[in-house]
Amino acid sequence: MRWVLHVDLDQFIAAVEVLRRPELAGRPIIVGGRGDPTERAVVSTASYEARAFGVGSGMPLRIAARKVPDAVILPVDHEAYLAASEEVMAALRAQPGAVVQVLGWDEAFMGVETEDPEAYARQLQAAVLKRTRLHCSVGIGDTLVRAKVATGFGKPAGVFRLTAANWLEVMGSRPTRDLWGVGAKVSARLAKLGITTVAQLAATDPQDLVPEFGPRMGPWYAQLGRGEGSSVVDDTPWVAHGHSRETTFQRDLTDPAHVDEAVRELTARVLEDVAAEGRPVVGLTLKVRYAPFTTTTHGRKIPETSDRDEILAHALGLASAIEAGRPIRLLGLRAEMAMPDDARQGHTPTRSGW
DNA sequence: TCTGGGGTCCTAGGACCC
DNA sequence: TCTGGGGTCCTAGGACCC
Repeated sequence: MRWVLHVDLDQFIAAVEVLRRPELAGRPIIVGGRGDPTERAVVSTASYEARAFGVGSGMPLRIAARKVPDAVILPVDHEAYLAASEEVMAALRAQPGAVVQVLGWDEAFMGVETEDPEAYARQLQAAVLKRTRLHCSVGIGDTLVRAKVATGFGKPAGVFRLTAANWLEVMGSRPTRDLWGVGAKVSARLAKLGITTVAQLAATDPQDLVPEFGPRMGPWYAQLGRGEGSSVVDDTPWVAHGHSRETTFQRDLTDPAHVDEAVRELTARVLEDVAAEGRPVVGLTLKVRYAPFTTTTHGRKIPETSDRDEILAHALGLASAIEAGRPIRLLGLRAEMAMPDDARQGHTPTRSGW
C-alpha cells in the first residue's frame, strides 16, 4: 500500500549546534540573529530546555533572553544548517523506494510503498540518526495534510499515524488553528461564522465558505477540515520564483541619503543570489517597515534584464515612494526571476493542489 | 515588549482593451 | 444624462509556512 510520510527533525537548529558543542547538551539554547540579545532580532529556534521557559520561534531575542537568564544564546549559522540538512535529505533518499519532497531545512514528505509504515518509519529514524546523529519525528498519513499534522503527535522522536479512520477522533475537537494553513486571521474569520473546531469545519458545505474566503480558498478550507486533499509526493526539483533580502536597522533610518545607500546595498545582496542562477529579473518589490510597525510594499514589473545598473535604477525608482522623514525600521527587496518553461510552480504543495 | 529573513499563493481593485 | 459587458494584466496587500 502507498503511504505519505512526513519527516520533521526535532529542534533541528539547536540540535545541530549541540553536535559541534556537546557540552551544551541539556542546557537551554536560543539561536537567533547575531547571538546578541541587545540587538533587534528574533529567535530562530529554542531547545526544549529553553521552550520550558516559554521561549519560542519568532519571539524577540531581547525578551527571550530575559525569560531564560542562563540561556546559551548563539548566532544563526545558515551554512552549518544547510550542510546538516543535505545529509538528512540524503539519508531519506537512500531509503528503499522513497520519493522525497523537501519542504525546508528540517522537513520533507516521503512517498513510500509498504505494508507496515510504522516499521518503515522506525527504520528511517534509525538511518537518519546513524548518518547525522539527529533525531526526527515521523507522521504517517493517507494524504499530505494528515501526514503533516500527524508528525506533531509523534514529537519528540516518535511516530504517529493519521488517516481517514482516526482523523476526526484525533482532530475533531481541536481548534481550526491547529490545521496546517490556518493561522490566527483565518481561524478568527471562521469563528465569526460559528466554526471553531476542526469537526465543525469538516461538516461545513464548501460553498458556504465562498462568500467569506473566495472561490479557491473557501472550498479548500472545508477540505482541510476533513484532512483530505492530495496524497502525491512530488520530487520535481524546486525552482525559485525569486530571491529577497531584508535588513532590520538597529537604529531607525530617517536620513534619505541613508535610505538610498540601504537600497543600493540590498540590491547588491539580492543580485548575488539572482546572478548565481543566471536567470533574468522580471520584477522588483520593495518592502518598507516604518517604525513602529506599519509595513507597505511597492512593486513593479520590469522589462526582462540581467543588467545590474538597470535593476538598481528600478530599485531606486521604487524607493522614491518612501515617505520622506518617516522613521524606517526595515527595508526589503525581492527580485522576481523569469521562470524556465518546464519549471514546476512552487516547491510546497500549492493550496489548490492539496 | 517588540516583533527576522526567506519563501509561496490568493484576492481585490484599477487600468486598459475590444 | 448616463454611462454595456467581458476579458486580461498589473499592483498592493494579506495570509501562511519554516
